[in-house]
Amino acid sequence: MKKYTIKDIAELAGVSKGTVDRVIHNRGKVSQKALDKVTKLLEEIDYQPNPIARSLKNNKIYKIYVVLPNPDEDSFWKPCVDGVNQAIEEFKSFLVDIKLFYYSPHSTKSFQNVNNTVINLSPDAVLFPPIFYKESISIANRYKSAGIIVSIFNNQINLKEAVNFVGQDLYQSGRVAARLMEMIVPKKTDIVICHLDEPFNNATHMQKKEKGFRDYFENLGHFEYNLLTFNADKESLHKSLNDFLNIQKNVSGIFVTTSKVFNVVEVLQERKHKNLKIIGYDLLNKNVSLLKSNAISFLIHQRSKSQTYLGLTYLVEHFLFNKDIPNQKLLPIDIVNSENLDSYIEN
Amino acid sequence: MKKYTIKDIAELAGVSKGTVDRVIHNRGKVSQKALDKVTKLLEEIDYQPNPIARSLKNNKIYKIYVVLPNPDEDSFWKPCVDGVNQAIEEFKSFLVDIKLFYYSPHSTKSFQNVNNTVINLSPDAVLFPPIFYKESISIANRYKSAGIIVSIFNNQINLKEAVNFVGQDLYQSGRVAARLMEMIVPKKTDIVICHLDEPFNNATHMQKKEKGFRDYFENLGHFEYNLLTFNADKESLHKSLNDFLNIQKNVSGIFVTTSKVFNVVEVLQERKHKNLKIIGYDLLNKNVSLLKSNAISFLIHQRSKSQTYLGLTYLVEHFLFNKDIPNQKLLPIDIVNSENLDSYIEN
DNA sequence: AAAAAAAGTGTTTTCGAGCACATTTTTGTA
DNA sequence: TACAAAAATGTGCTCGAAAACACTTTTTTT
Repeated sequence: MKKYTIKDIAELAGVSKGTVDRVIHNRGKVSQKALDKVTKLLEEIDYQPNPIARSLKNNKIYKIYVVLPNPDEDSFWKPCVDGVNQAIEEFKSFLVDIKLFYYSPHSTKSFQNVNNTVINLSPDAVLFPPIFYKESISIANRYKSAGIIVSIFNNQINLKEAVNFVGQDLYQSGRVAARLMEMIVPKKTDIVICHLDEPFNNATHMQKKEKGFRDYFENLGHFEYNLLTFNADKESLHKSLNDFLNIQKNVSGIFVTTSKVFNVVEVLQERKHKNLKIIGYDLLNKNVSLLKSNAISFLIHQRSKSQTYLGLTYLVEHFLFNKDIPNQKLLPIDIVNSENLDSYIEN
Repeated sequence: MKKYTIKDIAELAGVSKGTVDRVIHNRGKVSQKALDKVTKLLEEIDYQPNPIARSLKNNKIYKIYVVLPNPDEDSFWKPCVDGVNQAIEEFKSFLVDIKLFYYSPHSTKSFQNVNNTVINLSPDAVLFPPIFYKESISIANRYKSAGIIVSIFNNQINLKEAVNFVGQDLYQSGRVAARLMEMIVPKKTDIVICHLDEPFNNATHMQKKEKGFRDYFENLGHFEYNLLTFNADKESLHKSLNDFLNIQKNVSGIFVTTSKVFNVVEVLQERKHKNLKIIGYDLLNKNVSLLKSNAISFLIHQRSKSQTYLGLTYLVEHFLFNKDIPNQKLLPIDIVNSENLDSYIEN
């Protein structure tokens, strides 16, 4: 189980460690003879430089800055903050400087301002969820030009500047919801796909989920269910959902494509609807209590906390130990009910 | 964001780094005056020794050996091997030596023999699932006496010698299965709890799951379902399950408490049973294809791969970077259906 | 053939912690 | 006051990789 060092290889090759070092980093000034001998040895031994020694020598404080929507304005982002704080705690004694920056999720201007602040602090890497499509592409370009590594999470957009994306397959999560819904609602009924629009949010999110949901039922081949789409924004929801359900009398289940599923349930509870099965997203506090009381049947967990934690871990280990960063990491699509809920909240 | 070093603290305190070092490791030979000054500084600054420098100086190859049932004899353990191999790959360039040892899951003697081999190789830590209760306690004692760190996973037993347990809350996983079953089978029917005994296996495993399953239905308060228990071993299963189902005509669902759920389904498929809902454990290949074809409704995933990977990660980071090892890590209880299956297999 | 340039090789220092060893200061006792 | 013993403090080396620097050998130019 011997681990070879540069010194070992130098001795075996009959050269100095300076020469071995030149070969490893191919910076020339090495005779063909020495080059061949050392290269051969490196391959035979499968030499791996000691990442700890390398890191010590390097001795640089890497700045990794995270740009997030303010969790006070949209509580969806709270777990992401937890993930960042977990990473800060875990790596506090290492030579990394992880910091958080907030902007207002309702303002592209605020997003741009905060990113301007961050770019001027010249970090080594930034991590952010590209919720504003155009603005994210533009800022990612500027980061890249400034030699700053860009890593994204949560929103999967085609951003060639990003080294890494951590998130979930939204199409597939729609299919997961569909399979669950199929199992818990009776046949020959209506199922509603409910989009709660937030004016600034990336609508492709919800579209991918709807596509997955619909595809699942279409692939079944038989048409036992009637799928309806319902759109509303936060303000109009109360009235329009009531109107909608007053007309649609055969609804057995509602699939809400966002984390704001609790808003829908609140309307339903006034109506004293029984036996309407609800499936939605994310373990927000309000959703969690509705899940516990069985007002929601299933929540799909997007592991927001893990997303930021993992994204940061990739960056830190890349800087400290030269580890490769995977291009994409799609996290499992967790199905949460009232009984396995706690096992996710603790993690 | 400055990171202080021993040298910095020595200069600030007006002493040499030798003195600071003596304070940090309280090995005495320091005057009260110097002690006070340095201690105060250390606290003010919240000094954290650079784990990378510490690790480099340490320069010891840590031997971490994993003792597993042979996966060729019980494929349940295959993912555990994958988890070990993933850890080996991830840490291969660090100063750790992770090795795997197999024994026959049908023989306590073989378990003891392999552990004797391992203890003679004097590793720094061992990781194993304590599937044989008495023998595990005895060997854990001997490891502890030999100064070898013991870490366990999968089987939660009261083993004070172990620094860490990684696994799942089996009682709660039974409850999860119960909640799922409740949602997919009609009321006023019979639900079967099916134990597939393997002669040597720790039966408490299955009992905890049954307890959770039964408790869930009892806590409901009303008795809409009739719970039956069915026991069989691999040999007798075919005949006895057929006999059982010939008598019990009102069965709507079967909860199989082990990963051998495919054995049950194979029997059912001969009978052309329609609409019998099956819930079982673990993503074995045979279970996976039955889940895909909807012959199984849900599988509960015990994250066996993550269990060994995590257990090893804790040990490695403890040895290399002095990180604390948590006493217990209970992994989430994953609900798997045909649609989120792939997202777990890839991870 | 001598001098200059280029190519090749080896040596030394650095990073921070940790510890053995060397040196200085203080204390206790004759 | 002398002076050894004990206590306190400081110095210097190590770990492995990396790279600057110093040195030697070969090649090219005049």
